[in-house]
Amino acid sequence: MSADVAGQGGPDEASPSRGAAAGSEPSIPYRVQADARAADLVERYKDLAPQSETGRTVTVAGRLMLRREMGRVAFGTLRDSSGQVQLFAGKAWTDGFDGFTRLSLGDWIAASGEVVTTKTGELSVKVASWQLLAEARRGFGDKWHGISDLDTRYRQRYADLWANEDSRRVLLLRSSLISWIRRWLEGRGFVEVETPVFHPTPGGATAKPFVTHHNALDVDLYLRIAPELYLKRLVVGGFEKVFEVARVFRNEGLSPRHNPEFTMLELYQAYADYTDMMRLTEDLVAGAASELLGTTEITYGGRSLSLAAPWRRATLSELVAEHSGMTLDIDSPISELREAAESVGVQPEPAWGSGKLLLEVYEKTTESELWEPVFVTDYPKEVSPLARDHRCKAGYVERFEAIVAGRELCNAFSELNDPVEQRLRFEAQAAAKAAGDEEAMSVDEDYLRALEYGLPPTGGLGIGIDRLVMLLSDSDAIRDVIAFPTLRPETA
RNA sequence: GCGCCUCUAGCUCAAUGGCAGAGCAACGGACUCUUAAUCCGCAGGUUCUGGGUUCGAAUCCCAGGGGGCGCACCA
Repeated sequence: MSADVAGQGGPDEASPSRGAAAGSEPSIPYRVQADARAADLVERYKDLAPQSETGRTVTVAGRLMLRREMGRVAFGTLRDSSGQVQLFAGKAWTDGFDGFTRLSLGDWIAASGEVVTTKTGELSVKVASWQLLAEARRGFGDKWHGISDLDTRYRQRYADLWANEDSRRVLLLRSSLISWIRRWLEGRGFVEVETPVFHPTPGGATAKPFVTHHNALDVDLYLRIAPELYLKRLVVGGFEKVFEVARVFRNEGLSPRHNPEFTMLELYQAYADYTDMMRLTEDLVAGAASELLGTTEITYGGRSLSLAAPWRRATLSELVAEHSGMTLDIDSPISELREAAESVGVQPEPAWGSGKLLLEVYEKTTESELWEPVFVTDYPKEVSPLARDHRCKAGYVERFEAIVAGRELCNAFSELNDPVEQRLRFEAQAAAKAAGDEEAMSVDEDYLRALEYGLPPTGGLGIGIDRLVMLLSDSDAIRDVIAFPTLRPETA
């Protein structure tokens, strides 16, 4: 057992092993047969009177969080993934008592003994025997403040997750959310699929891709910026309801709301249009909140917010009028749109048409002001190369974004399924790209070929999972909802 | 990419131009019911790095590095 205890370092300094020579710790077992979890014990015996003995012997395993020595007795706080339980050791009844008192905070141990309560009534495992499972050669920081340095927290997430309850809570919520979404969609007949991460032609969104190279094929490949075009190929192939939880990659700046790799839920439903997608979106988000938080009434950044369906629907032009006082639409004279853009601080580029100008005014004046969930509908065709023409409003497409707490949560449309029209849209994008727009799309000939086989009327939806987790967990940084966020590599 | 802020012991933080400190952790010791146990003792520093100003720099200036925030881009 751990006889001599050396110093214990911290996140920035490891101590040498306190036990055997490096690479060999013969007393450390290969497996542990724990038969109780901390929280279960505390829950099961919460009504026990002080100084009770249950006669039940258990083995618990976890990390030693705190230790209180009193001479010939010692108390420890053991934490496992369920919670915490007190260990009560004494020279009179604990094998290896001296070693127990020399354990470091953070050491993994297994402890066996009777479940009892102490004089003060705290439920404890009265340790008859214990085993060291792993030394903590680095400490987890101040036992009260833990680790709060943001750099350390994100770079050494293993330590942050152990030290900070909130960090664990958020990642557990993320896991529960994705799991729930899968079950919910499968319950509605959706099929989960996987599509390529390597794309010969990046598409499905306007964003700068990462480029990599395949040696054997000697071709450049792009890490996907969206799974959209492949999912719609699957609809062509007969998958009427598909979804993918897709990690996507965009070569853009980092910010509290942007990580270069992030997760999107995309789904496509044949025979549906964007109004179906609105109903699905509000049901999904409100349902997730009810299931995971027990309510649709949430607090984000100190402000209350209701996710209950149905959500407000309003056109982009209506919302711009509400928030900027300017009555603008796609048919407004272009000079008027350009003036409007300039008046709100946008510097229009010569190539921008009225659709782009209108969108810029919206983003500058309106989007961040929208707090309660709202479906912003009817986007300009110019800025929506994959969405189908609006059934009755020229120049617009059947597209919406859901804005919640001032941020885009999802993007959806009635999918453009006419290969001739799609080619025209791609060509306009390719022209913009040739003119210097690094984020514009290319012509994807294979996708056009797929459309030529026939894509039925289809509704499509993309939801930013990271954003949704942020919303549900009241996190203000995307880094908090990603286990290992992208950081500048450490320099030696 | 640009601007602003920030970096002190393993951790959390003081010291604002005049001897680098505290609490916790660690280390030595006391203690048979503690709850961030308590008490006694001991130790711990390239004040992010490199220049400069000054009799004297953690503190002021310049450059670089890490991080945060804002802008831009986007989801």
